[in-house]
Formats: sequence, structure tokens, C-alpha cells
Amino acid sequence: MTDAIPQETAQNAETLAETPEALAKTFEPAAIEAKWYDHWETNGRFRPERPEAVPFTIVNPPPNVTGSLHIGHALDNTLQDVVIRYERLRGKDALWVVGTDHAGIATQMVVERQMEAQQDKRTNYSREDFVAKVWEWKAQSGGTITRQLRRLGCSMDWSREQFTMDPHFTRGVVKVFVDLYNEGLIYRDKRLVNWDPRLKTAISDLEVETREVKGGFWHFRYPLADGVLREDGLDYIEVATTRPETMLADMAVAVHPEDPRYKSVIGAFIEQPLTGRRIRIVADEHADPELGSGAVKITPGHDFNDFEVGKRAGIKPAEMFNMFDAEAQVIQTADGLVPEEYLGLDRFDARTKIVAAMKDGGFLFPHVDKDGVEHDAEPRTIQTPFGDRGGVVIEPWLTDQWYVDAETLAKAPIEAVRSGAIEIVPKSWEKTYFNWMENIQPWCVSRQLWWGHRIPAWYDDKGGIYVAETEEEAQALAGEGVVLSRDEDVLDTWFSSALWPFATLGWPDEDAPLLARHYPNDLLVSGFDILFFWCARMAMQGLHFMKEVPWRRLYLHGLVRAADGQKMSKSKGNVVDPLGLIDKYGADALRFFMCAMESQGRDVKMDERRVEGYRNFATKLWNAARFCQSNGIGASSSLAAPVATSAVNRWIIGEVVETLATLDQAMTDLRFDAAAQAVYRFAWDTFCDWYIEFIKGNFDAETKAVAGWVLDQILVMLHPFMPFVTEELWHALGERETDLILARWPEPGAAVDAGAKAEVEWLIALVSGFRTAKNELGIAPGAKLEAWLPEPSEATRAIIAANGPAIDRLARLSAIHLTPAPQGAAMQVGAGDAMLIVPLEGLIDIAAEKARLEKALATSEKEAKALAGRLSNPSFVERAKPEAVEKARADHAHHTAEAERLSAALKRLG
RNA sequence: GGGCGCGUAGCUCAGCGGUAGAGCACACCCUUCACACGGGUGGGGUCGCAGGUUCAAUCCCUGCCGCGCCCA
Repeated sequence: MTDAIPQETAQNAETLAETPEALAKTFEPAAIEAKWYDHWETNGRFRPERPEAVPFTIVNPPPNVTGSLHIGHALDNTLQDVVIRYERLRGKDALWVVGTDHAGIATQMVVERQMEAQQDKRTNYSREDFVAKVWEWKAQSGGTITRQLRRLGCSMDWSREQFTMDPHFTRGVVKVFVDLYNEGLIYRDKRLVNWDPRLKTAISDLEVETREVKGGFWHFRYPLADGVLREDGLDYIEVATTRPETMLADMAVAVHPEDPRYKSVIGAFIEQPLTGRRIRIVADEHADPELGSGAVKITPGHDFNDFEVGKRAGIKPAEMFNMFDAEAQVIQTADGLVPEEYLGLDRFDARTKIVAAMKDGGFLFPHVDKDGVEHDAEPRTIQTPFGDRGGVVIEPWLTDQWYVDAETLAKAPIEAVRSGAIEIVPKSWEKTYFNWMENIQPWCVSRQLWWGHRIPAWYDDKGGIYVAETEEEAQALAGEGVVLSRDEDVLDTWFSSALWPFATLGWPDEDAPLLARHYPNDLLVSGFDILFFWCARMAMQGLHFMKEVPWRRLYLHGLVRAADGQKMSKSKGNVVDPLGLIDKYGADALRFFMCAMESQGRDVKMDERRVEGYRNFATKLWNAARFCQSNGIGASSSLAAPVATSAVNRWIIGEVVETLATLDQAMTDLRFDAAAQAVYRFAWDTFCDWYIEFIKGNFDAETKAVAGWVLDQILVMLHPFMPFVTEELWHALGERETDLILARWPEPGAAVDAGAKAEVEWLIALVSGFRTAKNELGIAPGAKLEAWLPEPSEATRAIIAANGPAIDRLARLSAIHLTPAPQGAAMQVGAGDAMLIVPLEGLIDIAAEKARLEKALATSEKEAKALAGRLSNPSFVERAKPEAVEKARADHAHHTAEAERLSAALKRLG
């Protein structure tokens, strides 16, 4: 194409394919992929200089530096690459930001695991030395996933690759923390957090997975103190719990204020059996009279519900008993009442021991099952919180942590989606988004880790807090001579990745040139599984700091599942390695599969046979190009469709126009499946199966020009989906002024020619009709026949006259006589309004031909009858849309005429 | 308990008011000079079930059954 965008035409000619050589018979992806990727990247093709062009921006969800490419990345990145390549071809200044995430917990775990393997551990090092080791590890192994993204063909701007712990990014993170603190949107608070006793850090609500675990419900006798009796005379209260060990930190027993069983003892005391602690009976609506005994033990320091009950009962968080250390082993409570024998026990060992002690003391009510057998506990399924990384049971633990006022920050993002400033695609996710955003809880952002962004807060020895971007500034705030120590904790990784859409563009530098041009981003493509973790938080921080939405559209795709529909997981052993699929079928085939299967709102089920099918598609295209090449059809020199006179050429140009419209619409709607299907059908069904067959043996100058042009349009339209094979063919077909990746999106400047379309469709009907008839009558497909067509319409006569060679070759008719047919048994084939007669006296099975025609007649009659029925219904004619009535009339006429032709044909057979 | 989604040909999936499609698989034919990773032809579906709205429902509404995910 000569109409390439000027600044890209000056290319290094040596890097382009030399004089076209004959293509090999089979398409072998591996060598081609490596060659072109390297060519694109080293020649800056992913981000050409286009200062005048409309910007288009996507930021890539940064994969963990620890990661390697899994099938979900393959889906996510394929979709982004398709969009970016599409927009780049359309001439936009397309920027695809790429980088990796430091992934605090995951990365620290990886390095610690390596140390473990060498009988070493993190705490053998200073913080600085350990962090240095992580950086070393990152330098060594951090590039795995970025290399793998290249194999997928992703055209990211590697020249600006980012890392969330790059100095400028860290500056952004620190500024955000300090600014939010100064605005009162970040604060330090003592409350219960989700504590992971394995990783020894707090985690956020989102990082907790609730799983069902088989557990027990133990019922205990809690004796009333001071000789108090209940109204019914009993001297104890029965409490039940799924976590008996927490009784070491019990601070109350709660009963419903209206519960008649306990009303009289509200305010009295319990003397706990094991600790001897005196705890008060409090009234609280949290206690459900219908549930168990109606009384619940309250451990405010170790249970989220109890924490609230405790606060309502006037217990301050600082006074709440804590009975666990960071590893969830029993420690002494502030009142010193935990018996020696429990100290140091793991929480689950403590549970066993406590149950035994209570039982021995006669304080356990056994559970009697339906067979009358006694058990210590009633078996129950317990909703149990687990850490998503550490995999152990989460312990609610009372600590000081940093919290973000998410509720305030969520307001603008909610409004942005409501107003349409952010469009969520598919729309069905909006409800989930609103539901979460509107019920959002304070976000705990501090993590007790070493790898990450250290919190910019300093403390003096009197508990004063100084938050500043640097130690000097903190010192200035505290005053000279005050001894400060920095907060030991780091920030939640998602706190930093929330800044990805703008910190990657240079923020907070005021003169960052990319920022104004590429923020807001145009689109974000992400899995729905990180809608809350990442997308929602980007929206919060983006709107707060940039005062604008981070992206105009948010596309959420599903998961890639195993062939049986199960979630892929290492433990199930059903993971499919995308690189293995690329090795086997090529990156183009895997990419096309991902697109073809990506219909909005549905998970993608892995189906290797489909990947294979799309590999076949690439080969099909390869061979079509090879055929064209061998017949002198090559690179087109025009963006616009060539001038065409023949019907077949005018028809195929119209088909390009229609395909392009379908494709553009699908891309606008982000319907990747529809887009892929449009190109697939055009390339295979229309171009290969019909157009090429029509032009075989007739390669005049016009046809060569049109064929070359159409093939080019296929390459351009298919390029976003299958970049490698298309780029290879692009160059193989002739000298080019630009690589395909920077070519121009089709602008045929032509329209559909209705006459040509009707003509070719008549020919297709003729050819198909003969193929079917021969097949059903057992006539060799290659047999050449002669046909008679008495009294053809003018249009039909013209088509036959103009398409002699094609009719001869495809319909395998040596002649169509426009005269009355000879008498005798004949095969009869319909095409449009014509019924062609092929006398085959003695050659065909008349019964079979009769059956064939009768079957077709029955179909036509059935259709005609159904339509007649509808048309005779007055309410249909009156109430249905006029177009529907019109269509029904036309269809009815068509089927009636068809039925007439078929009965006439049957009559001729006798 | 609340929310979302799914149930369409043997399989994987489109379609979502005018009477059902694709790819693969299957059957039959074809060593046609681009391609057997191919060409041609064909069989196969009461569109989960039951009601309702409508001239007309796979498509809209209600209920039910089954499956999955998310949040309590």
C-alpha cells in the first residue's frame, strides 16, 4: 500500500523481506514468530512516532515479577494486543504500557522459600540485606513473564517497561500516602485485622477466602459467680462455641436483653472455670435467643462480632485481652489469668487441651447424636477464613494498622460509572461493582513484610506520628532533636498498583509529557477476579489524584477453564501451559482461539481441538497466498479497491466492504468473537472457497489486481488476531513500503454492487445445486454434463453468457442450451428462478431423483404453507411490523414459485 | 440469605421477538494441477421444565429444576 503514514515509510529496507521467494507448502510458525517479533521490537514498530495522531492508551495489568505466563495471561494479553494492533493500524498513536508488579507477599515468599531450601531464613539477615537479596533475585528471574509475553506476540512498548518499585513509581506511592494522610483519608487505628499467622502479616478483607471446614460446636457450663441464681433456679449459663480456645480471653457473656431466661442475671458475673476470671453478663442484641442456649461468650480481642459487642459493652480496644502471639500461639493475657500449662501452645492444640480440661471439670455438655451416642461436640460445617496466600486459618487479631478511608474515596468512582464516564463492559458487572463500592469497608494497607514500599511514617518515643515524604521532612515536623523511628511496615501491593494508569506515565512529575496525552487511558482489559482488588482501586486513586477517570472503558473477561469446566489449578494438575500450545500450534492459533471464544460475560473453556482448527486456518490462508503468488497475484499498490468490471470481482469487493463493516462494529462493541468470526468466514468461505475457485484459469489483469487487493485486505483485517502469519505473507507477496503492523486499515472506497452480488449468488446456487444433486444421485462429482434451460429470464440469460468458463469449471456443465429439453428422464436442478434439466435417460435412478425432488417440494410446501397461514391471520397483517409482513409475502411468493417449479419437474419425470 | 451468570446439534460455543447457526466430531463421496492442517455433500436440535405477555417466544416476564461464581 502506498498510502502509508509518511513518518513510517522511511524504514530500513534491509529488514524487509527481499525479493519474494516461493512459499513453503506448510506454514511453520516457530521460525516466523521469532523472526518477526524481533524485527518489530528492534525497529520500534510497537510505538512509532505519531505526534499528530489521536492517542490511544491501554495499560497492561502488571503481572507479578515472580510469575510465569499462564493461560489467563494469554487471554488477557491477547485481547489487549488485538485492540492495540487494531488501533495502531487505524493510525492512532497507540501506547500499550507494560511492566511488572513487585507483588509483596508473593515475591517475599518465593525468596524465603529459596532460603529455606538452603537451611537459611530471612531473619538471619538485616532488613536491608534481605531486600538486596530480593532485588538480586528479581534481576535474575524477573524477566520470565516478559519474555513469554513476547512469544504471544504482544506489541507492548517495551522501551518504557515499568516496575512498581522503580524510583519514580515509589515517589508516586509515597506522595499518595502522605497526601491522603494529610487529607485525613489515611489513618492509624487499633482494631481487629485479618492476621495471617503463617506469613505474620495483616491482610485485607479481599485477601481472605472463606471456605467450609468440618468443625464442632461445643457446649459449656459457665457457672454464675457470687451465688447468683437464674430465675429458673439454675446456677450457670450454657454457652456454645466453635472456638473453645478463645475462652482464655473471654471478657463477657452476652444474652438478648429480652430473653426471659437471663433477664434477671444481666449485670451479674460468671466465674470462668479455667481462668477463674470474673466476666460480666451483658445484654446485647447480637445474642440470638433462638440459637442454641441463647447465650454467647464474648471474646472481643479475637472475633469480629465480639469486638463490636465488647465495644458496645464499654470495653475499649486497648483494654481487650489478647491471648495470641503473631504465630497464633497462646500467650499470657494482660490480667495474668491464663494458666501456665496453656502458654506457648498452638491455637489448635490449645483447643484440644481446653476441651479436655472442661470435660474433666464437668463443664462440658456432651452432644448426643440421633443414635444416642455421646460426643464432645456437635459436628458442624464452619465458614472459616483462610489467607489466600499463606493458606492457613486467619486469626482476627488486635493490632495497630494503617487504614484507607475507602468509603470516601469510593464516592467519585461510583458516580463515574453511574454517569457513564466509565463504561463497564459487559454491563452486567456494574451491579457487582456498585454493591461492593457502596458497602466498602476501611482498607487495611499496612503489611508486616520487608519487600515493598515502606510506609513513610515516623514515630517519636511518646507515640507522636509524623507522616512525610522524606525523613528530613518528618524530622522537621517533629522538631529538632526528637528521636524518630520509621514505621517498619510496607504497603499493600494493590495500594501501589492502584496508581498504575498514571504513575506509569510519569506522575507525579509535573512536566511528564505522556500524562496529558495518555490519561485517561482509553480502555482497561482485566479479569473480573481483580475487579475489587485492582480496578476499583485504580478508579479511586485515579479520580482522587488526577481528577479524571483512569479509563473510559473497563472490559472484564472471564476465566480460562479446563476442558471439563473446572478451574485450572496446580493442585488439580489440570493447568494448560500456553507456551506448550504455542509450540504445538503457533501463537497465531492460540490468539485466534482466545478471541473466537471470548464472548462477553462467559468463561472460556479450553478446547485444544479448536486451537488446532485455527492452526489449520492459518495454514489455509498460507496456501491461498501461495496459490495467488504462483499465479502472479501479489502485493496490491492501492488502499482503495481497484476498478473492477466483472461481476465476480465487483462482488468480492462488496464482500470486503461488508466484512469490514461487521469487523469494525464488532471491535467497537468489543465483541472479539464476532470480530474473529467475520474475518474467518470471509477468508475461508468467501475468498478461498468461492472467489479463488471462480477466478481459477482466468487471471486477467483486472482479476489479478482485485485478488491481490482482497488478499491484502484479509492480511490487514486479520493482522490484529494473527500478527505473525499475516506479516510473513505480507512481505512474501511483494515489496512493501511498510511492515504490516504499521500498514493502513482498509478504506475500500467502494460499495456493495447489488447486481454483481445477485449474479454471483445465482452462480453459487447453481454450483451448489449441481453438487448436491450429483451427490444424492450417485453421479461422480467430476462428471461433465449438459443442461437445458428453456425460456430463461433475461437476467439468467445474461449471467450464463457472462460466466461460461466458471459454469463449465465449477458446475461442470459443458453447455447450457436455452432451448426446449429433449424428452425423457432427467435430473433437474434449481438455481434462483431457473430449473435446469439434465437428460440422463438410463443413467440416473428415476426413483432416487423423484425422491430428491419430492423432499425438496415437501420442504418448500411446508414453508409456503406456514407463511400462508401467517398471512391469512388478520391480526398478523394488521399488527405486525410492515417489514415483517412484507418479508413474509416475499418469502411466501418465493416458496410458492419454488414449489411450482418442483412439481413441474416431478411431472416431467412422469 | 443476597447478587450475578449459565443450561441451544455428540462436544465447544454464537444467536436473544418473525419460526435455529458455526467450528470440531459423525456419515458418504473426491489422489480436481494452493491446501488431506484439504475439497464436496449430508444426517443431527420438542433451543432445561411449566405457566404468562404477544399476531408471533429459543429470545421478554414469572415460577421451578440443574450447574457455576461472588458477597454475607
